[in-house]
Amino acid sequence: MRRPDDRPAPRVQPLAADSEQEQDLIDEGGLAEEGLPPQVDGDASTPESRRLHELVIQLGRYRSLRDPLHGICEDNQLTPTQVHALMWLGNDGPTHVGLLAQRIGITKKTITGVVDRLEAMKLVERARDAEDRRAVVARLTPQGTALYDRLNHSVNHAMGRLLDLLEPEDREALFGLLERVLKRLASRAQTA
Amino acid sequence: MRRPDDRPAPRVQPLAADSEQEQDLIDEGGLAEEGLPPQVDGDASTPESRRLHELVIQLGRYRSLRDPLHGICEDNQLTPTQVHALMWLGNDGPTHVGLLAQRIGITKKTITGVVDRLEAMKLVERARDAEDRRAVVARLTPQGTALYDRLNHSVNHAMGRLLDLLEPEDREALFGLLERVLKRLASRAQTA
DNA sequence: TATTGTTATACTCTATAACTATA
DNA sequence: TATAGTTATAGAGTATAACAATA
Repeated sequence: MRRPDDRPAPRVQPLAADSEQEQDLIDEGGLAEEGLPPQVDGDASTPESRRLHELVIQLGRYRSLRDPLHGICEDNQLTPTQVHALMWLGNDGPTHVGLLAQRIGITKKTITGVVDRLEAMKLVERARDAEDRRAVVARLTPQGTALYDRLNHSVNHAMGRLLDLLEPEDREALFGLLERVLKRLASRAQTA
Repeated sequence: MRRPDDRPAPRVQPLAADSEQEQDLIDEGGLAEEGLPPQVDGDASTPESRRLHELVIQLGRYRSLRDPLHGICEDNQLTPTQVHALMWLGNDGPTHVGLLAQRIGITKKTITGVVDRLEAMKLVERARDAEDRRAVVARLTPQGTALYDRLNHSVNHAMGRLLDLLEPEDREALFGLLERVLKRLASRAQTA
């Protein structure tokens, strides 16, 4: 930052052909795409997709699209990643750190440091899984649970403020729409 | 690089208690809340807000809620912040870096480094605003514009995949719903 | 051999505090 | 005095590569 003159920031490594390919399956986020657009692949851009894109951009002019949990993080002196970790642990109970990483959308290498810091804050504890001695399970401490309760409350409040922007009919429409999306995702997951 | 016009780098001095409170207004993200829940403030948690929260959690089991642009970032060797910056610059044209920070949802202190790195990558250029000599305008280079076009394409594609999860009726419902939200946000902004 | 996590390294992101230049 | 940006610092997030223990 203070010396952009030093080096051209080699974010990209020499992309050496790596055969081992550790994979580290990260679930592919939500808006992933399979590589750069090679040749304009048919359905890449439709009137409907552009319309949705445009609407999202308009929304972005009112509230930042990056990091919807920003306010909650700041209020509690936590990072977005930490908030997500605590929320998943509170929702699902003790969880393998690998699965936790997948839920959050980070790699196994990264989750180690995240859990390290939460453990140092006395919010989370680690334990070996008795069934599979390779695996590590993370769980909330009593302090972590108390914080989770507060975070959960904040998120519910935020959801309420979001619903305030909708007429009652639109709220019902939104619920139904989301439920149908979930049903479709579930059936897709089953066939796959 | 970081200074359109040149200037000697100032030194840093011993920190002292600061009362000035620079503020740095960050737009408050999207799901902000005013402080910790003090006493359970009435409408904080309603059946509807809990229902929406639950639906979102279910969605999070299929795709990570943190960082929807993950796949696009990875494909292009960019960070989420960088993608957001490029998309806003591509959409809006040359922009004051302060406004850019607000759009992205980061502080003025942070945007400096972000633009530094994009500049080092030859994707963005800086220039002084002739009207207000304090302000700095960022704009895409030709390379940056070319990359923006690719990113835009990827996002459109991702929007299309999202719409694939919806029946045609639900797509129309979603568009209408978003348009009504935008209208409400616009009228709120006007009165405020 | 494959899988689950950790360690070491190097970079980006981010906020805080103090400063400069302009208005 | 207030505003727009930059600098310096410190800590957190992140991926890559190499490694350990278990299966």
